[in-house]
Amino acid sequence: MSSKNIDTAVPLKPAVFHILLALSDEDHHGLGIADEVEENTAGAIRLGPGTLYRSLKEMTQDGLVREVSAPAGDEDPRRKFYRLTRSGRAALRAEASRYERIVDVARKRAVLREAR
Amino acid sequence: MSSKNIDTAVPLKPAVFHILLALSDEDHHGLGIADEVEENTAGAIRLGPGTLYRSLKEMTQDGLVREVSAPAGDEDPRRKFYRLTRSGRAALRAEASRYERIVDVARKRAVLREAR
DNA sequence: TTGGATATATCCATCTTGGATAAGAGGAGG
DNA sequence: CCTCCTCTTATCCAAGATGGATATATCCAA
Repeated sequence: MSSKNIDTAVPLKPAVFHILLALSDEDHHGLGIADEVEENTAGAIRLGPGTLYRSLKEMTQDGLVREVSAPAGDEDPRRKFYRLTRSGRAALRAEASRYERIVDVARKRAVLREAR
Repeated sequence: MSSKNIDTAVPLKPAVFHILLALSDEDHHGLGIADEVEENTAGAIRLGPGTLYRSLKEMTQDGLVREVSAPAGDEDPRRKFYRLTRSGRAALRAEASRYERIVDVARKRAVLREAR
């Protein structure tokens, strides 16, 4: 799939979901996204270069993210910065809701303790 | 990976995680697990027979689940019932915690509303 | 006893990922 | 001004994971 049209169907590919989440509060460039993903997941998820750049290309084609100019203060012209589109944020919210539902099930079954 | 030894590393394969969650409160047989997964995820995740039976075989080899006798009242001898092992429950808890962390990040960034 | 639903199981094509590799620009130090 | 090392994007290929078709057999209802 991917690289087709507006394919905002849940479930998202794990890599796509984590990239969207990494971009949810500010723009990042490729490797910056990979670092952010690693932080967000406490090191559990690490995107290889293949997955990273392939995903970014497909996500751009699918309209989930778009390339933007570098933020003020960043001088390195090699970096390509990305930002969520409205569609990308919607897809992120949908997938995050799916995760939320799963966590709720886990709590109801005492796999996890109840929410704080 | 898989079918090796005690390979309880996070992240789990999505299929393995959902099967563990489906078995977290009672024993189920193969197709019963698939139905339970579909319920738990509001229809978002549907395991094909290939993924289902391959996963169950590997998970048994890895010691995450074990086959148990049918519950009282179930007469169909074709069904093979499975139950979480201690190791399987630990793996489930670890992976569920990873999901929980991701949901927390999504909430902090207003992708999802705060917990009720 | 006949037919459709249920159940386990395997095989193969496709999808997805990770790692090796490449190529070029940036930056520090001599 | 060079040289070396890092950072960055990018592609390719092998390995990993999934889904669906297919096979085989049993259960159950008509």
